[in-house]
Amino acid sequence: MAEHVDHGDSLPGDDTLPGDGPDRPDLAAMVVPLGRALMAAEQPILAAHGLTMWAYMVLLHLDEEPIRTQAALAKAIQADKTRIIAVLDDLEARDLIRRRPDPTDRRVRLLSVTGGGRSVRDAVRDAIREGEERLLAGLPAADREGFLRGLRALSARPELTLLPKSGLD
Amino acid sequence: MAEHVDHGDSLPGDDTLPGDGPDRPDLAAMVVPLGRALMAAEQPILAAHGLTMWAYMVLLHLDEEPIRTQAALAKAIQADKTRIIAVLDDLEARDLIRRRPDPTDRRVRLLSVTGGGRSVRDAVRDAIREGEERLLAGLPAADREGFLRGLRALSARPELTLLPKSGLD
DNA sequence: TATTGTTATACTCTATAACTATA
DNA sequence: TATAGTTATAGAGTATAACAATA
Repeated sequence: MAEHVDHGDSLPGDDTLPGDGPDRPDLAAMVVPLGRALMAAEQPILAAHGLTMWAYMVLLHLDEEPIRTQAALAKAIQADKTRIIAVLDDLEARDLIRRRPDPTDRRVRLLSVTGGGRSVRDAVRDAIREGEERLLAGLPAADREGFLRGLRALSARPELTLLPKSGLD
Repeated sequence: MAEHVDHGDSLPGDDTLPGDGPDRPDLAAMVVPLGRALMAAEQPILAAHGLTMWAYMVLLHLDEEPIRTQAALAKAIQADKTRIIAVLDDLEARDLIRRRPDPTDRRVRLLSVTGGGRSVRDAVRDAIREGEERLLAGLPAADREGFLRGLRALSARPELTLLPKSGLD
C-alpha cells in the first residue's frame, strides 16, 4: 500500500527533465508558491511608482472598457466592493482616476482613468513585462511557449475541479 | 497582477496563437488565481480524508527523509514554526504522526509518520494526482509537457526577481 | 547564554453587517 | 422597497514577542 517514490533518475534543471511523471509535486504545491514569488517580485516595481497591487489592477481594468459602477469594477478584478474604496480614494486624490456621479442616476459613480493614470499604468506594465521576459528567457523556447499556453488555458477556467463526478472539466 | 484572461482567443490545438505576446496578462495575474483555484479544488479531497492543507503538507514532507526538528519541517514547507504546532497536535492525536523527545537532546521532538499517516497521505495524493491528470488532459500534449516543465523550472527558483539590477528607489 | 518548542499577542487581509443617499 | 456607495465591525490567517525547558 505504501507507495515509494523513486529519486535520482533526473536532475532538476536538466533539459531532459520530464514535466509529468509519478514523482512530480502537486500542481498547487508549485503554482501557489510561484504566484507568491511573482507577486512579491512585482512589489518593488509597483512601489517605485507608488502603486499597490490593487491600485494597479484598477488602473489596468479601467480603460479596457468604460466601467459604470464600482461594484462592477470590483467584480471584474475579483475583489469585494468594499475592498477597492480606499484604493479609489487614493487614486482619485492623486489624479490618476476620476470619479463623478452619474447625472442620470446619482447613486452611481462613473470611473475613468486620467492621462497621468495611463502613463503610470503603462510604465508599470512595461517594467513588469520586461522583467517577466527576462525570467522566461531562462526557459527553453519550447517550454516557454507551452508554459504560457498552458497557463493561459488553465487560468481561463473559472472554476476547475479535481473531482471526477459532476464537473465537466 | 490583474487583468482578465480573454477566454475565446486561446483554443487548444491552435498552434498559430502564441502564449506570449504583447496582449498576454501579467504572469502573476494568471498564476495567482490559478493557484487559488487549484487549492480550492483540493479542499474537497482533503476534507474527505479529514486533512487540512497544512496537515497534508506535513504528511507529504515527513517521510521523504527523516526530519529532526519541528523548525526544520516548518522551514521545509515554508511555514512559520508556530504555524504547524496545532497541525502536529492534531495529527499526533489521530495517530497519523508520532512525536517523541530526542533522547540525545530532549529539546527536540523527533517526528515520524505512522502507517495510518502514510495510507491517508497516499489516498489523498492519488486522488489529487488523478484529478490533476484529468485537468491536464484538456491541454494539447505539447503544451501540457511545456507547462509542467516550465512550472517546475520556475517554481524551483527560490528567489526570482523582475528587476534587472539591484537598484530600487 | 543559546536553542527547541510552546503560548500569547498583535498585525494584516478580507468579508459581513450596518448606515446614507438616491431611486 | 431596492440599489450604489460608504463606513464600522468581526473574522481568518499569519507573524512577532514572550515564556518554559533543556543544553
